[in-house]
Amino acid sequence: MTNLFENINEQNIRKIKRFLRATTTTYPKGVNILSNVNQDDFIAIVDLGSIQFESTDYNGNKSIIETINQGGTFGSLTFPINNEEVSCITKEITQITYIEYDSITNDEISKTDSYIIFIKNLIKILSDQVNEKNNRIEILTKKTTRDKLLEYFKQQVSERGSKTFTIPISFTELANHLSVDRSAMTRELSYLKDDGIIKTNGRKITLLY
Amino acid sequence: MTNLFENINEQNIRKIKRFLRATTTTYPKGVNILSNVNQDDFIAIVDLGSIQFESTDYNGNKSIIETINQGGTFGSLTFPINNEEVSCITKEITQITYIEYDSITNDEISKTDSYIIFIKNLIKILSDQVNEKNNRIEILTKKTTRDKLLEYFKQQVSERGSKTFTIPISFTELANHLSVDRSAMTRELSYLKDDGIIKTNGRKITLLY
DNA sequence: TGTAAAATGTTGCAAATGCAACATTTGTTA
DNA sequence: TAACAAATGTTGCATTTGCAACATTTTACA
Repeated sequence: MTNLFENINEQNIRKIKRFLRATTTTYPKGVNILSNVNQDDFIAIVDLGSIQFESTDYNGNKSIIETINQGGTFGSLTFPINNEEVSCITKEITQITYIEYDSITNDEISKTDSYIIFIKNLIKILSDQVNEKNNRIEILTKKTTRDKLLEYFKQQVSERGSKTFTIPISFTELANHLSVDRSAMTRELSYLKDDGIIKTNGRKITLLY
Repeated sequence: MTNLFENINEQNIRKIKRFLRATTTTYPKGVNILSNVNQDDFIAIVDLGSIQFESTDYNGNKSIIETINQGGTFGSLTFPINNEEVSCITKEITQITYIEYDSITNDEISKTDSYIIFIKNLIKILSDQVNEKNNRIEILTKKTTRDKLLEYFKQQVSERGSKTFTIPISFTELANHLSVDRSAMTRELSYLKDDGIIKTNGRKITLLY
């Protein structure tokens, strides 16, 4: 994952942050950080801790949209922040830096050293986000739980370069990622084992084809 | 939709394109443009015509991933171009301009007038793409066809600002967008009408709640 | 404008899946 | 480390859905 200030030295980071009118806030665990965000477009960086975007259905169903860990980025440009159904909860003590979107392209900053690197990092981060969403969509468009699992496994194999890998999340979270019922997913996993398509040991999975 | 060269005059567009080592190709209808794309990262702009990304399953099922019309943008940074399962077919005579990703942040171009505007347009395009994908994911994570339809309708209402709207695609394409069986979707639409939740007239739909 | 292609509407049926309701194991933290 | 919370595994059952196979209407274009 690319960090917004990757390959920029501390001095230039400070300079860029000043031009970008960056502000840093620290939140305790379990609060909704979206409740007091202002209306201007912004990009936010999770300096420390982690957060979780959640949405609540009209019939009260909660679903986890996305988890963002330390170093991760989110923003009003890429997410409907002002949606009553969406909340963003800190999972632990979390420090977040906000930068104003409009200041990204002001004249002052464009003359700053490392500005091009900063822009390139930002473009990389946004591109990576599109790619991640494409992967998720590729999974979600599969019709059956089996095909969703196999697509997820295929992506893991392609990322790790090995047919044996340990899934980086719990099965409960995986079911959420695939948007299927957890117990139905467990059932399908045993069918896959019965059919000799996968082998499992806890969260370690081996594709056998 | 933002155009990559929005708010930049013709002269500066030519200058930027030169620095970006832009090349333009025209394709006849019905060809796969991904078959002869080179390996470097690029961003492509559809100057004229339209294209359609398609993927083919291991069991031969075709699905339409995305349609890009005139003015639209795509690129290797945000899409797995070198995937044997994915093809990109021209739907009509289509002209495409390719720009090299690495040249976006070279030193020459950063001194060009309108460079900041170009960068801002690019960031806007990428952000919009993330937003679109978020919307699609929001739909696809719904468990039932009914909830997928209602989420799609909600997005349309929110975009158009009216509870009556005409869907911009065919019902066949809509079923694809929701990743549900077309006939099952038609069935669910009549249930929604029976239940007094929507009213339809061809592709014109009115939400009644 | 005639004809082929695409879109739309309908229905029976088998298969997949969500849901509920558990038991059991693992992990967390006061 | 005891107690509680979270994760995992299992199964019956009702519901939803994909799929196939049509008929009919609309659209595209030669």
